[in-house]
Amino acid sequence: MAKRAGVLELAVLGLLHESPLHGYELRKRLNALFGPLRAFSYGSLYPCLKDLLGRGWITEERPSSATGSATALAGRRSKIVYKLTAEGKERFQELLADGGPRSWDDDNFGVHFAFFAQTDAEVRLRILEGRRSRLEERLEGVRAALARTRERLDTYTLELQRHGLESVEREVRWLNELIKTERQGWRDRTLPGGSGLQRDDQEGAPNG
Amino acid sequence: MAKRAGVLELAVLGLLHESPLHGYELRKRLNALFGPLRAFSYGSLYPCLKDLLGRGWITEERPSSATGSATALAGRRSKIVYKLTAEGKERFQELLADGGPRSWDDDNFGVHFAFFAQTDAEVRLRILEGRRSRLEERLEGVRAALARTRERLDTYTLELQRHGLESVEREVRWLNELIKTERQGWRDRTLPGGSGLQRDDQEGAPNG
DNA sequence: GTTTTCATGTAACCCGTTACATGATTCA
DNA sequence: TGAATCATGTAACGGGTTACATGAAAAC
Repeated sequence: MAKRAGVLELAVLGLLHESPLHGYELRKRLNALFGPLRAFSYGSLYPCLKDLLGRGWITEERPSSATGSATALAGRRSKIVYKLTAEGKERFQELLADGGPRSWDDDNFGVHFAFFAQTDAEVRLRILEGRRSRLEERLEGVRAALARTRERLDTYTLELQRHGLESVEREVRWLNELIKTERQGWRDRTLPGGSGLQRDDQEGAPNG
Repeated sequence: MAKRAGVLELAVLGLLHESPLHGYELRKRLNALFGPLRAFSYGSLYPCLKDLLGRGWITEERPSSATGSATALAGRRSKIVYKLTAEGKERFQELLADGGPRSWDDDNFGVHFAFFAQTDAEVRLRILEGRRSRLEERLEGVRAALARTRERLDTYTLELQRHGLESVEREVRWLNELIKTERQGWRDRTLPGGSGLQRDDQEGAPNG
């Protein structure tokens, strides 16, 4: 029926990994999480849920079938609550680590990054570095093209190029910082007496 | 057959507005121009050209049909050179000015901006301001969502939000500068003795 | 009691990509 | 002579969006 290997699948799996949710709420969180990057619509969300259900990555719980009669927790309509299965969790980790081709695309990277708290440190580093080198390639290409064609460009086109370049350069610097921090965290953990001083006090409150 | 009201149509029309080109070269310029933003493939370019041809926005010139036998200007294979027609020019201006719905999308805005040199000053200003207010809406939404959910966000998610916000804020500042410059240019031109001194020499980074 | 918000869903379309197929021309 | 580049093109798919249809609960 559908391949559904897109960004949305990963995003849904990731959100359900944190807690069970129904579609409407799911979409709100999706758009809160990826607000500046992109937005998803119901037209893609519901079919995606259906698909994930068919594959066994998630289960649905309709109020009438399981709860019987008491509508204690569901005040509203027939909210359908989706929950990640064990297989779904596996799939989630798989998607996080692998990413497939074009894993360093803007969208893909954003979604991966959003779930870094659930990602292995190794994979995090690989993704950050992959993204960075992809951006650096882009920079080189753009710079070369710019050098070749600078003369025949008007003010606006030039300004667009300049702003574009600057944006990418800025993201590279951001990545550099992140990578440094990430490596720092590694070193702390790898050292004989390392007690994770650098990054675990804030992060996700692992166990206290 | 196809609607082809997308970004590509405008981009092709815009490049052909400057000079006639054949497909291969066209694609190279396209990707040089929108390098940091996006890339186009032949799989979309050639069908697009075919479509534009069918509508009469452009004409094609195949070496055998017009040039007869002499391959003087075309050293290579049967390069097909496309040229904008009068109707094509009209359509181009129409697309530039109107933009249709979702005219302030990232992609759409980028392409419009790239052809600002061919755009009326009024339209330029409208597009810049439209883009800005769209971004400001986005900022508000994200900030609100962030305020609501800050507590349950992990370090990475928070960092993603922060970086996203900062990027958008940065673009707003950029737009502010452009709008200011644009208005300045207007004033110069509208004033009795205005000689367009302000904007055609350098424009980039007047003082900071 | 009507409007708003919550909630689920589908069909048609959109704009583009991937992968493939083909062949001429230049360069080593 | 064979590889790289230039050059044109098509079929199948992809991952979404828009617009629509429906209906229950809450707020006014």
